[in-house]
Amino acid sequence: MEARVTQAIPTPPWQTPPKPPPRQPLSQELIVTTALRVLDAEGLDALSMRRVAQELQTGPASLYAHVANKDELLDLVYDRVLAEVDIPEPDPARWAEQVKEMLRSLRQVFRSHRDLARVSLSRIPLGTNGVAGMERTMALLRAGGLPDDIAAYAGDLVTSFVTTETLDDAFPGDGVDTSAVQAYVAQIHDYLTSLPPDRFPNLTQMAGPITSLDSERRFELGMEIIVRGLSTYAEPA
Amino acid sequence: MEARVTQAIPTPPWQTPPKPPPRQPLSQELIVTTALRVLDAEGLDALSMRRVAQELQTGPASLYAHVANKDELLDLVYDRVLAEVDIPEPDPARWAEQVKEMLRSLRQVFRSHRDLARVSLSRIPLGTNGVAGMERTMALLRAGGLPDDIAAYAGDLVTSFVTTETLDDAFPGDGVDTSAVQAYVAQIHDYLTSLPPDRFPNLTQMAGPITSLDSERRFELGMEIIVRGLSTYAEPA
DNA sequence: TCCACGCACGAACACCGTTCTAACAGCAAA
DNA sequence: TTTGCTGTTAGAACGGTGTTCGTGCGTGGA
Repeated sequence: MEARVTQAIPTPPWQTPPKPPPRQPLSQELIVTTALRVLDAEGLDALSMRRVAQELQTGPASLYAHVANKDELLDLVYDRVLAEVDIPEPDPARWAEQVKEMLRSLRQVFRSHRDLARVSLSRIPLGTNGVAGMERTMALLRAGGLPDDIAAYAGDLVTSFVTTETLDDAFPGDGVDTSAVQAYVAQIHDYLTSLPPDRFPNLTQMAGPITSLDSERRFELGMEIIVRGLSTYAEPA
Repeated sequence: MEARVTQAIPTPPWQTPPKPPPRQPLSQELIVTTALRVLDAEGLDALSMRRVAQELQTGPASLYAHVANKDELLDLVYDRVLAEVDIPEPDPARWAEQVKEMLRSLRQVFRSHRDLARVSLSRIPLGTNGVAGMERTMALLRAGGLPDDIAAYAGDLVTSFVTTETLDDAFPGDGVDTSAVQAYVAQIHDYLTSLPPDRFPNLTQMAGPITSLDSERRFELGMEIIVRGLSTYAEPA
């Protein structure tokens, strides 16, 4: 018994200290996974190289052996998440609805990872999952009879749409103060109605419609507008 | 003559030193103007409170007497610039073309101030010029027969469109390396064509259309798609 | 066995936004 | 004219950031 107790006191300096705990060795995989976990839990502003390193119980310099810089890390995180997007197998009869299904899936992925829309901004998804998604997207858009140049641009247009429309959407489950948002919207509404009606006839009249659209209906409406616009370019099969 | 020379040597310490050079006193106006100048010349990444203070030959702390924080400063810069946007007086007969004119003007303003699109991201323009522009925008959209709720959302949709479409547009006159951009696009083109055609039939076939659209035509095409989509919601006057 | 190479990582660099604090200016009241 | 106050100025500092440097260690190959 007594002998066992001595194991708990610090090893004397003349002995070689015990190995550090056999942690999982660093790898790009592990770093990306950790970064994504931090992003989900604490958002983009909290996602620093130091924070990721801390989570892995190491220093920030250690990450740079596996990742060129923060920008590349975000590229990897973004591509990792793109695997979750669901893009339907084209069925020309249901083209418009399928495009919407794809966009809804993209939106849901963006919303389920905090601040992911911000990450995706001005980032061209050229990772494995990115190009795979692009391939399926092109297949889907072309199935509706869109000419190649229109389909090529439409891919960018719709993903940009989802990104901007998701930008300030709050994390759904997370403790985001929805009443604070409502108060802010109400404040804008009051401000608009308080403007002098002679100089701002439209804003004062439209204060209601401007402030009443919730994120869900904005998204559905935006999709419908874009899909209608796109379908005017469809050529008969 | 000799007496004049003594004016150039340092004043002795027992005299009260001459007034500091009668610099223009700080003001919010001046700070915003300076920040915009720095933004235009060096971009958003170089725009720090320290940089603005340096430009005004003072310390960063001095700015906080006139501006709450950097975010508010950017709000003010954004609103300042919005004054340059040209929104036509509604003429229902030319509705579609007028909407495009407005968007082209907005795009030109975004492109003529470096990184302004980035500044405008997730910023609701509620300054003086912002609401004035919103009023005119609503007038224009409604003139095309859009119902109020559609017009209200359409305002957001089109400005978001211009923002994202301008995001990575380089400063036109500035020394941005256009050949580097062309090389990057060519690299993407080569990459797409190098993909295995059996697994990526669409991307390999569409490598051309995907990489050939320049910013100008992208913008015109995107506008046309959205305007066509919007016009399906127009009600007869 | 020895060496070399890649990874780990503490320390440091040059920034950032913001706040604390003290000195100072202009100005209203006495 | 003097006093006292209020709001501006600004140096220094705090706590953070991304990234690099240099050192050391552990392990696989010669």
